[in-house]
Amino acid sequence: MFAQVRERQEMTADPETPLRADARRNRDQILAAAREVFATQGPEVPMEEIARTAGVGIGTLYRRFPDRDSLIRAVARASFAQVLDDTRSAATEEPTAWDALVRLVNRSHQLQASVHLSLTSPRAREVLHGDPEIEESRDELLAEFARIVEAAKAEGTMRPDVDAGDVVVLTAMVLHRPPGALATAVLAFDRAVAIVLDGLRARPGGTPAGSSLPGRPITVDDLGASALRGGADTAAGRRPTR
Amino acid sequence: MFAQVRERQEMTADPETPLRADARRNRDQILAAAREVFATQGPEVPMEEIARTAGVGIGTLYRRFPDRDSLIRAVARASFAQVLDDTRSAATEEPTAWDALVRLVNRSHQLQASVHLSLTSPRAREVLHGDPEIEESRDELLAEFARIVEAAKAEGTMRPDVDAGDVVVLTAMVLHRPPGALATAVLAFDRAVAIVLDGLRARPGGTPAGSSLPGRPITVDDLGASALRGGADTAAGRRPTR
DNA sequence: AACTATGTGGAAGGAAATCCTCCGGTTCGC
DNA sequence: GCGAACCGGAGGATTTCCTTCCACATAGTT
Repeated sequence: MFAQVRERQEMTADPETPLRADARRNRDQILAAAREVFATQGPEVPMEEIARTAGVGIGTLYRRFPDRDSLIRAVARASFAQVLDDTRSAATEEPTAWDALVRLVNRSHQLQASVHLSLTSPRAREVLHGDPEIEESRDELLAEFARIVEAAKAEGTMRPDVDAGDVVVLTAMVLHRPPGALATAVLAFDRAVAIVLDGLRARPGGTPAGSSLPGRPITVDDLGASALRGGADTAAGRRPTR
Repeated sequence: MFAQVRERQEMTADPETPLRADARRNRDQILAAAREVFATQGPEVPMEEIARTAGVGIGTLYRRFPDRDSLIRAVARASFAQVLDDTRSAATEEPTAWDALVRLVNRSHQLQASVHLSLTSPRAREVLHGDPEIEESRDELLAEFARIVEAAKAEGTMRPDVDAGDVVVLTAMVLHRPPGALATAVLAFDRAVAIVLDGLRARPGGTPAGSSLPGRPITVDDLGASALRGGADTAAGRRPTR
């Protein structure tokens, strides 16, 4: 099902012209490099850096993806599709919904790319907005996510006073991995993720005093209204000249 | 360099030239605007945007702060100083160390600015590195923070298998507030913070199975080595021109 | 009220970073 | 071995951002 999507990914080139072997290889490297660089530095990094990371020349990059938006879209499509895939795998392979969630949050670099692109970067949001393929993947992904969260609550491993939207927000926070790559930093990061997960865990004796959450559980739809669909009003605190 | 000299006149306010009333007001507005804009968009936003947010002209901004670095330093100094103040207030005024921590994490926008500047932005780290006033504030702040964490563990409200560094890392994650300002988003954010805090809370019956943290507790010094002192190796994936 | 030092805004020149095209040379596939 | 497809990167165009400068406005003083 997603193999089809994968194949059609020529984007700009026609499906009828299968790429030469080296071209295809380069294209994949570009996509991988872009995903990586976008995830850590946002979607506005110089094209040259992407090309360098991919080990190709700028010319090649531009031949494959005529402009930045096109590259962003391609990365987002690939990432979303693969995250959806990962999510389904996790859901079916892991013994409990909780384990599935843990696996997703811990392992998915793709997830980092997707979340970063769709949630935290205004530029990317604008570019991605309206792309039917992406919106479909995203909706399915959120639905799948919601299913896992529900299951985790039902099996008693996740606290009952949250909803999928809460988990998505937390995931977005948690995936904002800092650039440094020192051993200590990595460890600190992993520990932080574990602590956050503990915050989502169900308490044996019910919710203890003092730790009740404000408001009501955030659903996926709540999120959709504000963040995921390209909200037009991100301009907070902007004021006309005076 | 000479910017520092120049700046000391303006910064510490009092020396031989007391600013005119309106000038002082504008200066404060600039600082506030810069703090806000830096916190949400990082320290590389166009100077013009800072000026616009502050409601002043670019000329005014440059007269007060001869260059960007000077402004960054001023913001960092002010933020650190105030966070230190807030932290001490919280520590003494709140009944428990846990309450103090909660108050800090929830209320301190200054904290957001400080953390963002000192932890997540390479540019800012470089600029701030070596400034004695900032380093002193920062060290005291971390020490105070460590004290609160120790107290919270001692009073039994915080899980015993973490250390202050863990809490700092979590705080940095949590303060990465997304730009959108819709009601739902704000609520979602507050809930997420509460959930993270719950992750730090001590469990009544000890640590349940499956939620033990990897590695060992991260101390403030661990952090210092990697992130807080201006590490020379922030250039991950940066390479001279081939 | 008038005077002056101090402060203000923003237009504009200049520097830097980035985009993207274009073409001589290389590699693939047959 | 040959043609078509592909590659890399130099370089001109363009955008973005920094910073200076000065005519006008305002605070504080006599």
